[in-house]
Amino acid sequence: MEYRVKEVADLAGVSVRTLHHYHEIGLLVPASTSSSGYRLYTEDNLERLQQILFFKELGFSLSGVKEILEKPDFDRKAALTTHKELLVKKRARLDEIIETVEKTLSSIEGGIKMADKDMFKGFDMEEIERHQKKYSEEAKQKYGRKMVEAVEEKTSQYGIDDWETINAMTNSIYKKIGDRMEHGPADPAVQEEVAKWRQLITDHFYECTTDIFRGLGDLYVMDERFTKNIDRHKEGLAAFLREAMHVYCENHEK
Amino acid sequence: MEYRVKEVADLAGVSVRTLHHYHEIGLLVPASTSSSGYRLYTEDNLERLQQILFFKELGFSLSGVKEILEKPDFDRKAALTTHKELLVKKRARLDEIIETVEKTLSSIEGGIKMADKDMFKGFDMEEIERHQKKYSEEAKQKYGRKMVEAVEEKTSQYGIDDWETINAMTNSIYKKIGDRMEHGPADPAVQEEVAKWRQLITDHFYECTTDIFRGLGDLYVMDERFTKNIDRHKEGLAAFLREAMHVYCENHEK
DNA sequence: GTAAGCTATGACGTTACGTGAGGGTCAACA
DNA sequence: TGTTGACCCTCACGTAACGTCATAGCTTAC
Repeated sequence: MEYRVKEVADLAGVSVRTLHHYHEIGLLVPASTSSSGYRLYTEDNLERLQQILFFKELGFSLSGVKEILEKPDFDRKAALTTHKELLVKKRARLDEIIETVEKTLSSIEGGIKMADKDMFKGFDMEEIERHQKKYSEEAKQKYGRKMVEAVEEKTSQYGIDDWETINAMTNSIYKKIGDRMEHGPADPAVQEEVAKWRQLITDHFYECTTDIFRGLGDLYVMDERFTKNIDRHKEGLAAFLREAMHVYCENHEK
Repeated sequence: MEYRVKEVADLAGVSVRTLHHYHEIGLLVPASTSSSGYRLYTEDNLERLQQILFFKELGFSLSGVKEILEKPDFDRKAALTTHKELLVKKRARLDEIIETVEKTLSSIEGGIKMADKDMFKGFDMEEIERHQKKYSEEAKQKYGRKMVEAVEEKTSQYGIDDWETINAMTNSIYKKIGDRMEHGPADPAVQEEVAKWRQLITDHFYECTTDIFRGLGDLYVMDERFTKNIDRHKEGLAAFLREAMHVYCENHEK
């Protein structure tokens, strides 16, 4: 019994073009050809295709598959062994990447800038290190040294659930403040939320002195990454929040 | 402060060509150009490059990265969310593939053909199903119905350690028999190992009647996948084993 | 005999760069 | 001042694994 391209394609779940391609590169040559030039595949061809798809699915390149199928089991074993190590590494990296994505998501939602360290997890650290250092110093000037270090230390422990809790609280505070913007930054309800905000930072990130808190307020206006994010809740919220935080600091310094 | 291509490349750990490419496609356009046509990058360019590498590392295509960087945080979030799902699926598939590779390795070592089911874990089952059925029927004719089903059921429970134990035992038996080939298939020491072999099959795969055992011996000679594998231990072992198994069956049938 | 559905062979498109080729630029060193 | 050597530029083709037409012949059922 012989099969033509489309039949084989449907049987194996690949495209006709793929079979043409495999023929072109000599990976799967049909057993015979009809008088009119049609490719005719046999059961043996199907079996080989099966094998090809198997190794391909394991992530081997077509040339790799070709080699493997040409060589005895002994070489297959070596190929599979080294390949397995590759796969395991790949998975480890995937795990880190997924974690990073999750944190990035959380940080976007909460308007909290993720620690630089996390931003580069899974990257080629050696190559990137020099720039990283520079960036780090810049951050230190802007945000204050204590903050960066403390955040790095604390947040490294957090899991997804922690981030989600923090986000929920942050969002709640932003919303309440946004809803009372017309009452001005000194509004008691606003000031109450601002106090909660400072507490949240102290609890989850670093000890937030009034000096730092004031600087943080400035940051919300000066750094567009923050501004954009905060203003997503309500237009002008970042600027308003900054005023409210300054008012708060005035009242809480002895 | 401005940087030239090589500096940026070294800083970020990418190739000069990559920067050229990013320029070509408008993903990272240097802030200015020197009189002699040199690309001049600024700190801002570096920061953007950082972002590009970040999203690229998360598996986005360059056009995807471009979109993300052009749109506000809101879209970033959506993109990341759907992307995360992709990554999780990818990891799940990787897990299955790794498992399959491990089993394939074990089966190669032991010369034991892995259950078809495992061979196709992680594949596009629907597309492949029809052929699979055909293959399965063929197998049933050859190996006997009971055997296929029993193997499928039992081996599905095995972990890596189990396979390794089985392999170790198999190898030991093959080696001992191989070492006594010159004494002929009826040699008592050979027959002792053959008995162990039958016991191993009964213990780990299916109840191995003398009929099946004899058929299995034939299979070792008729199916080159087995022949090749067994002869790797010693040239002609497959054929010798078949004889020894037949002798054994003669003596153990009432 | 004709239309639907399949087949064939080009051949260019895609992604993210790698890898020269051929030829200017810049800074230091003799 | 000339000359290295390290760096820069712009083509432009190569890679992997096919996708996607375009153009044209084959098969088969009605």
